[in-house]
Amino acid sequence: MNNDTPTAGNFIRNMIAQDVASNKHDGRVYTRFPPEPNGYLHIGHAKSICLNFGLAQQYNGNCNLRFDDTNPEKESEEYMRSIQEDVSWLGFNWTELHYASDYFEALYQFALELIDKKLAYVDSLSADQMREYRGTLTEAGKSSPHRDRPVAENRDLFKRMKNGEFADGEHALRARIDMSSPNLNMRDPVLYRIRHVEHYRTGNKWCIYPMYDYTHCLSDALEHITHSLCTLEFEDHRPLYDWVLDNVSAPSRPEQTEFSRLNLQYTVLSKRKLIQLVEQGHVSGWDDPRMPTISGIRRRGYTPAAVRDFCERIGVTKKNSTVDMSLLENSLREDLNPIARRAMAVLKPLKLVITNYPKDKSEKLTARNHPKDESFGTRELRLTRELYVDHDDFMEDPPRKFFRLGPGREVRLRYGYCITCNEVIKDDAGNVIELHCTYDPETGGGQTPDGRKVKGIIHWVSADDAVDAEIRLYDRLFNVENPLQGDDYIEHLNPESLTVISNAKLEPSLAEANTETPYQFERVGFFTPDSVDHTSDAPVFNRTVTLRDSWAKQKNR
RNA sequence: UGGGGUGUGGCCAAGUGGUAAGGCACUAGAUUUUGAUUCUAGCAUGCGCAGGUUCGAAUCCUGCCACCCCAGCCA
Repeated sequence: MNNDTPTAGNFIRNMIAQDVASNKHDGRVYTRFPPEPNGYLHIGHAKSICLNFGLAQQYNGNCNLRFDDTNPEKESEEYMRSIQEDVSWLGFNWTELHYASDYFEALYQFALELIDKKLAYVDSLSADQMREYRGTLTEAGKSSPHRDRPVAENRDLFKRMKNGEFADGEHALRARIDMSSPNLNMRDPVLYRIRHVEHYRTGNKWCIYPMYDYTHCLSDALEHITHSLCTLEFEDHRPLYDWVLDNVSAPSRPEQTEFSRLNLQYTVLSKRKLIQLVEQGHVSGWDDPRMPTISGIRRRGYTPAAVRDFCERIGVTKKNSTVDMSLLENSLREDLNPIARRAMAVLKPLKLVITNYPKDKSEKLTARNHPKDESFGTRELRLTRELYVDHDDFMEDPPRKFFRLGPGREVRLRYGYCITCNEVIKDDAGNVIELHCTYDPETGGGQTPDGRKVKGIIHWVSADDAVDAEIRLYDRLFNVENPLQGDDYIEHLNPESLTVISNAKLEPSLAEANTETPYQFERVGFFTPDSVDHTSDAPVFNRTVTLRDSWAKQKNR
């Protein structure tokens, strides 16, 4: 892993620095990233991944990838595979790969220990009853009639739960803590529930499954994790995390610290909602380039370095915040700009004829593949009488500051001559379908013989050798900053989040583009060949991100 | 009205008693065969509010206010 982004302090880094300095946990730093394999990872997870793996790297420690697979009803092999792929793509290597399901036997033994210490009991209340007994935010709960079952009975019942003698929901193992605690998590939380469901890894070996609060802390302890980082909503669970570790003969003593999860403008970052977008067909899948999933942004053309940089820049705090989309895009552009090869592509083709350019003539023009990095080399472009330019680079009645084509206006063809628009050809409906221009042969090589200023430069492709391509223009998935505000976030889906251009014209070199290789289409944006649909015979490019456009800004004022 | 958290510019975010870092965004200008990039300058008399302690407070104390999370046999 590179150190491409300078690291700034944050409260967790500071805490770990202190822990290392004071030799807490023997000076070790061991973190873990513990996803539940019940969905694809998104950019919010990237924050946690970068934090956990990054901290381990910084302090020469370790970081495990652990699947928190204690709820077989929602988990699957597919999710598990995608998660590993995404973490790797981000550039991180886990020290050890674990599954909470590997600890089921150990967890069971710890549960027996709690029972023996009279700190856990089998309850036979129904889920509804249990809710009633729990009390409310302002009223204490009351004890279950089974709270004082003898140890032997608890042991027997628990074993029989494990042996499959009871139906789902008939019994549950509960911690015996405090039914009047102001923290609801401490009102005798359920430790085990009965679920006769096949687990994707343990099959039908178990029909009792441990709950998150019980599993997580012990898994951390079993792996000798030192710093267990999680999101804010688990803050109330920390007393329980500690309670379990304090009351069982755990092999080590990890510590939980919470930070705020990432929120991003114009999108949603919750697995539940993302799964809904996929299942209801609002997007083409988890890897739809509009999705904030790791696989989605990867397909869109985001780079791991850009995501890492973004995660470093947003910082880590305990404050709920919503990050500006522009911050993510800035990290992306900053990474792409120096590495993207330049090329010309016309998204909305408008035929342009250079009337004083001979029909059978053509010239080879040398173009740089990168304006600042000569190692990218050069390529040759063929200039011919008939070209395609972008419709957006022409206005019939342009304002003063429109430095592009218009009747009588002169612009420079990128890497070529200056041309002046003399005639605008329209179809019967009045649409502009062709421009007739003349070129000034004295203006090659960026010169103008009389020193006149030609401010506008436009991109073009030769009509003779242009390659047809499909271009997918992506925009924000939702058209409001916070889609969750209001009754139904689905209503805020942006109907224009995807615009498919089927007749774009590319310079020939682009047909050979490789998947996941970023390009900059000059003056337009960064584009990446689609990893699924692109072929050299039928190129398909995804717009990764636009270029900054100060003209568009000015125009809108 | 119980408990747990959080409040620093439009958005993030440093700062931990010595007189408000940085990034993004924005604004102005320079360079430019991408209206891109790059560069330069500007951008909080004030850190949720009100008091108090102190020579000195975003940092300490007191009281308020706002927002977020918690009543799954989900994680």
